Amino acid sequence: MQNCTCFNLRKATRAVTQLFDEALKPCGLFATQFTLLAAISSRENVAITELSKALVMDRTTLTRNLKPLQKLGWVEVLQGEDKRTKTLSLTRSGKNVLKKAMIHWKKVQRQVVKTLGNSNWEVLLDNLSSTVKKLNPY
Amino acid sequence: MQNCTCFNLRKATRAVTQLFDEALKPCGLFATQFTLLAAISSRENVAITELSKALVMDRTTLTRNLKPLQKLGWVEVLQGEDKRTKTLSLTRSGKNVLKKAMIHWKKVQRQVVKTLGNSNWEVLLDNLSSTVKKLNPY
DNA sequence: CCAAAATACGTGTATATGCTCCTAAATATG
DNA sequence: CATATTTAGGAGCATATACACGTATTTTGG
Repeated sequence: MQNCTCFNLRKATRAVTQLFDEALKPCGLFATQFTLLAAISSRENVAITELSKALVMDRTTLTRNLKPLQKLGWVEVLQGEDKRTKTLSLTRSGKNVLKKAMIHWKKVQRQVVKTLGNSNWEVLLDNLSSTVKKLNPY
Repeated sequence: MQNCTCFNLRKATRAVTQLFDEALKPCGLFATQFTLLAAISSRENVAITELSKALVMDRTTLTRNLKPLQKLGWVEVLQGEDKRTKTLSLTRSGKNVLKKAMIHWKKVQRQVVKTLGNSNWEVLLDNLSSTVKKLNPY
């Protein structure tokens, strides 16, 4: 099964995630959490389901992943105008953490791009994006 | 952060894993479990740490992922000659499940390759492999 | 306007992932 | 040969992921 698409993706994801987790450790957050902070930052007051669709992530997964960020006081979850929804926004503290994390993220991202080679990296990202587009109906 | 390597990998992995999970559902196993059965099948009596390194997976993660497979009677875990180690092998039942799952795997794998386009897929797999090689010291 | 359908969300359950700390066995070192 | 070090593995803890089922709110259809 050396050529299983799923296996190879998951394996590469493990390797890369460990690198990003390690790089973000000084900021006290995981790669996934950094992603969430950044995603919320660029879409203040987004609803949970809406964000989960953008991230190609199950709604309940997002809800649970938000939990530690709420506990740390980085993300605020409020009832939306539509009372069925909950809207997400960063606290001042959350914005500060994101700002600091961004520095470390840039560093590890640059390192990865350099290690893979710029053109390889570009092709990889293109392929990942198009994979998501083609496989994810939303 | 639209261009974050980690985010894009994880996102694509979620999309692809859901597809493979769905395809393997009739066999009662998840994509990850299929991978483990196949990996053990091709390396009978491999030790836990050795397999974990090959899969670029934390040793403790592998141990835990084996648990449901043991419970279902598909994988046997025995003490190795070196009494520190535990060796892994498929039971008869495990081999049967793998055989059936392989049919479904081939189908979904073909579908993904077709959807992405054969040459895109090949480039993607190459890039994933080389990413792992370059980032994983082992 | 009211009942049915659709939408947004949470909880329970289960697997997936990795770090830290601990124990047991094998190996290296003096 | 005895002890120190290395190696293999487990358990506790925390996050990541998604499905099934249930509840509340909004929208739709008559």
